Order: sequence, then structure tokens, then C-alpha cells
Amino acid sequence: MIKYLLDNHYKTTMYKKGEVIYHAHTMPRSVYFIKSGRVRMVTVNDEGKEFIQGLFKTGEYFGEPALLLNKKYLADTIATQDTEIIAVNRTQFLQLLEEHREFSMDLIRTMSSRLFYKSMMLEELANEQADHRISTLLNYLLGDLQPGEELKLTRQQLADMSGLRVETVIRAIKKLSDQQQFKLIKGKLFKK
Amino acid sequence: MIKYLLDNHYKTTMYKKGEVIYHAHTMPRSVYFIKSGRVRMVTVNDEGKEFIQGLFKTGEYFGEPALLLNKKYLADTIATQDTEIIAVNRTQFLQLLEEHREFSMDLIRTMSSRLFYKSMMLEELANEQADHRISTLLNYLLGDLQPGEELKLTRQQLADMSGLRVETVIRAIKKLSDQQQFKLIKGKLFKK
DNA sequence: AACGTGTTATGATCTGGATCATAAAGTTTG
DNA sequence: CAAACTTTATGATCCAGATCATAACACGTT
Repeated sequence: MIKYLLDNHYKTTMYKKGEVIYHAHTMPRSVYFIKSGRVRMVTVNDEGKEFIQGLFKTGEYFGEPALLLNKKYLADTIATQDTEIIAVNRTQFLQLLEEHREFSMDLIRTMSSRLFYKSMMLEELANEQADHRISTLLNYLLGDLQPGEELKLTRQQLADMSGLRVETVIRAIKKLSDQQQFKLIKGKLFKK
Repeated sequence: MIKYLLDNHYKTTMYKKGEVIYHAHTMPRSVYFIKSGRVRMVTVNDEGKEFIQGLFKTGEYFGEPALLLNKKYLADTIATQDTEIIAVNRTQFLQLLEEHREFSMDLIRTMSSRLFYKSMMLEELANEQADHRISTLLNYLLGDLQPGEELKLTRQQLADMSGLRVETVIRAIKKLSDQQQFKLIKGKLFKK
């Protein structure tokens, strides 16, 4: 999709590490495709505590639900590193969906997978204890990795994905480190 | 969509109140369209505590994400009252998506709205106190109602949607009942 | 190798909401 | 309309995880 957008002269914008792509509580104007880089989508509560709603990388896109529902964004979206973005406005986006059957199918599949993740995490946050939450989250994240590969997330990020505090995540990971499908080397997590 | 399915001789199945349409941890075979009735989608943890992932009524459909991702269901789906269901298998479903542009757009919008709801609830469960959670949930649910209309959900159901216990929901609703956009009459909730 | 910054680690205390218990409404059924 | 349920209500106790405090690594920089 990105290739198609580039071939058709869509404009890319550069966001420096830490720059905000959009703010919560504003009306959406575009869908954002990541040409290169990484982005995090976070909701922030009154006390400034972040919850990571999603992490997006090169080739992925975000921001469609609010655009399609014509509702204000729930989350802030921030470049986690220097990132190139192609913004596609509503008209263009709807046109892409109409004219490219494969893209609308891709979107449906992408949304399915996000729904799956969110349903899983909702169950965890609603009903499960800290250890269980971390175990489920880690197993899910490790699923994407090759054996021996490192899970490049800090304890703080895992806390912000699971609704726990850093200290709790640190203690949970320590406790889980035997019986799990990861190993701990100098505090880092590697898939077994 | 339902009309189209009926016109094309898709078979409807009757589920009595309390009957299970599908179980968590089984492989999906179909997408389910509700011809009439109501259905709840719940995840259940080891201690038997339920979390309501979704409530579906006449005209709505459910079960697509697992089918499209070819992953086991996360939740059980149960008829909340006598319900008529049209089960559409994978091939038929993919065919519907290909041949009916409007339907694939409807699905995208439906999924957007479910994602929106789940993102909202995740933020609440991760970061907010009981009163805030209930307030957000009630305001969201009241949004669909006419002024004066009753919100037909028990405290237990609200608890199962917000990850709280009944007693906590009861106390929260009492505390919120002044400053909110609902009124309490004999324990029932009405939109102002 | 000393310094600075980010991350992991660990112990001690505190608290919101769970849990337990019991009762009072409200609703449905025979 | 009484009996049998279901749902709402309220008080008392308890505990997992938040919060606070402080230290120890890890790693890049000069």
C-alpha cells in the first residue's frame, strides 16, 4: 500500500522523535501510513498516566476508526523515533477502499487483529491478577519473535500496556522467569 | 444484510435463552447474523467471573475477527433470550464481502465502532477509579437512548462490563446520581 | 574511569475496591 | 396476594497492587 501511495505522489511528512502526529480530543482529518519509523498511540489520564493503545511500525497505518466514525480521537499519537508519515485524507482514503478491493480486505484483517488484542487485554485487565496479565501479554508479544530474539520493550512500556506499575511488572517478570517461554539475561527478555 | 440472507435462502437456527452459540477455545466456522433476539459475548476466567465483551441485538452480527484470523475464539457467545441466528460459513462470508461493496464498508464501520468502545474501556480499566469507569460507561451507553428512556442493564451487567463488583457499581451509581445525565427511579436508570 | 541518564531492583507502607455478610426492595409466578 | 426469585442496598474486614523511598546496574559519552 505504501508503495502505491509513493508511486502516486502522496506527500510524506517527517516527524522527529517525540513529535505528536495527532492529539486526543481533536477531530480526525486523515489516516496515517508509516513510510518509516515507529509510532505509539497512548491515552493519558488526568494524572498524566499513559496507557499504550497501540504500537505501529513501518508499513502499518493508524487513525482510521475515529475518521470513519467521525468522532474525536481518544488517544495521542507520538513518533517514538524519527518517522516518515503519509497522511491520506478522508476522500482519498474512501477512494482507496473503493478502488482497491485488496486494501479493504487488508483493513478488515488488520482491524480483526486489533480487536482480538484489545479483547484479550480487556479480559486480563478486568479479571486477572498482575502475574497472569504479564504472562498473557508476554506470550502474545513473544509470538511475533524468532527464538533467541530480544523483546525490545522496557518494563515501563509493559506496565503501560497492562495497566500495572513498573515495580509490579518487574516483580511479576522475576517470578515468571522460570516457567515461561522467555529467558532473562541481564534484565533483558529473550524468546526461548 | 439479514434481508438479503433470508431472500437467498440461508438457513436460520433457533437458540433458546441461555443456549451457547459458540464456546471460547474452539475454532470458528461461521459468522453469525441475528435475525431476532439478543446475544452476549463473554470471556470467563478460571474462577468463573464473566466479562462482557459485547452485547448484540437483532440485525447485528458477530464472530468475524476469529474467523478471519483463523484463531480460536476468545469468548463464549450465549443467547440472552430466545434468538434466531443465520450462520454464514467462511466461503460464503468472503463471497459476501467480495460481491457486496456496501457490506464490506458496513463491516469496516462496525469494527471501527467496536474498536472505539474497546479502546475507551481499556483506558478506563487501566487507569481510572471505579467512579470514573462507571461514569464513562454510563455516558457511553446513555448516548444511544432517547431522553426519558430506561437503560435496561442490571448493576451486575454493568459490573461485568467495567471489571468491577456489583457492590462497587451500586455504590458508584448512588454517588454519581446527582451530577449526571441520568436519573434514578426505584433503582432504575433513565436518561435525562 | 568518571559521569550522567535511563532502567531494573527491592523493601516498607498505604489504600481502593474486593470480599463477606445480611437485609430490604422489586418482580414474577402459581 | 403470598411465595420464590432476582436485584439493589449497606456495613465491616481484608488484601493485591499502588505508592514511596532508595539503591544498584547498564550503557553511552567525554
